[in-house]
Amino acid sequence: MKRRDEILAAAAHVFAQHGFRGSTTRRIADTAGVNEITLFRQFGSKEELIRQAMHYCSQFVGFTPLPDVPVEPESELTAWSESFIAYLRLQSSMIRKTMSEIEERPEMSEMASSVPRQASADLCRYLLALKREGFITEKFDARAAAAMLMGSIFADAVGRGMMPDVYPQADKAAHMYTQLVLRALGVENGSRKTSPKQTRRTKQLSN
Amino acid sequence: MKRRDEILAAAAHVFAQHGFRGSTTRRIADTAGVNEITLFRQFGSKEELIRQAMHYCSQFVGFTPLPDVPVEPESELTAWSESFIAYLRLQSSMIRKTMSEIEERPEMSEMASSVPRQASADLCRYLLALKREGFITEKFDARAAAAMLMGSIFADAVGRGMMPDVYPQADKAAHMYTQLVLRALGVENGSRKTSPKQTRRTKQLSN
DNA sequence: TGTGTAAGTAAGTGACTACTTGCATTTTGG
DNA sequence: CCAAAATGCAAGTAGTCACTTACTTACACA
Repeated sequence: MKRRDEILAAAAHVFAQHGFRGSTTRRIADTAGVNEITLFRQFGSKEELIRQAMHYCSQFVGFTPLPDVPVEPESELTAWSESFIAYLRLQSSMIRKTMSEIEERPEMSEMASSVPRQASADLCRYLLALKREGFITEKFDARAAAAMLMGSIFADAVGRGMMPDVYPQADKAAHMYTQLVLRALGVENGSRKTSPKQTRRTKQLSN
Repeated sequence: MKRRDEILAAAAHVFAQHGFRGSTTRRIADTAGVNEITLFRQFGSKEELIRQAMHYCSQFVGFTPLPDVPVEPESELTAWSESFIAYLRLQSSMIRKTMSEIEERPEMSEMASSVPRQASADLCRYLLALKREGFITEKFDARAAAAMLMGSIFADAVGRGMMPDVYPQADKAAHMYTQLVLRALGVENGSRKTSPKQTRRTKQLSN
């Protein structure tokens, strides 16, 4: 089992640097410090090996969760953005390679898209909760706002290496994007403009 | 010369679909409808051919320009965003492939980054002009706001094919992102909050 | 009509690719 | 301690890759 994990980690690393075609079985074997034959005995084919390597990677995903009931929007959302951007930056090479495989290996991209899909759903739910709890009064499109925050973070994570000068200071970027989105939605310093709407959930919690 | 352009267009097309390693000289030759040998006689090597193909593509870039002196921020910036997103969507395959080559062929990514670099500079200048002309009163970080708008558009263009459900309606997306950014900066319906600052440029224009 | 240029055809080179077979060796678990 | 599983080694297969050489054809221009 330990060997297996070492091979999967090596395969993921090689893939992140060289893409599918560039991930030769020889290179993966060398990186893992095993014989090339072992790869085929354990996984059958290069394709299966890399698929399992990507699945192996998806174990280690985990963001700071967004609360069901917002209390301090700016700090809560900033914490989430920070953990999201940290993850994307760590995985930026892998993300770039995966995205460029859409045309030729769509099932791989499909797999990789589950993380941002989930993140988007979480974020949308949180933004709607901001409205429900009275932090937002005006009409807004939650999906557009979520796409905007996630898009900014995504572009920062994958693009900064290529053009560092067009992005704000790295360690403040997530906070700045978060602040801008909150201001666009009219959320200011955590002050509520209306009292929370009574829903089943909030009723239960207020008992 | 016509032949040459046909080959370059074919090379660009194949590269956008298969990346560098997947762009075999055989495939490019077949797509262009020429003999494989012609490629080497004309361009010397596959590497040189693809480099020239990318340079060939960069001829056709052109966005709706942002005015030096803002008059109607929302419509002006929306027009720019629309043209930017239209370009990125058209080139999304090429962009994904180019981005995944950063590690192995950095000079290619370098070349490709000149367009967004220029766009970022233009956008920053326009945002600062909004401040100068009195559309924005509060303090703001132009680079962060520019990165946000461009990032949202970029993520939309390259990510929508993978997960269409997390983005707003395609033909309204650019407008929505633009509106959100303007609201984040406190620009509302084109109304000025202060009178324009007198600069050399505006003095000249007001004569 | 002759000449230069761009293109095609045929054949092949050496390096690399994923993957296989047969056999020896090491590691591991009951 | 011993059997079974995992791993390593040597060699090889069929295919693809970028790229080359040698020769032929089509066409423009003078």
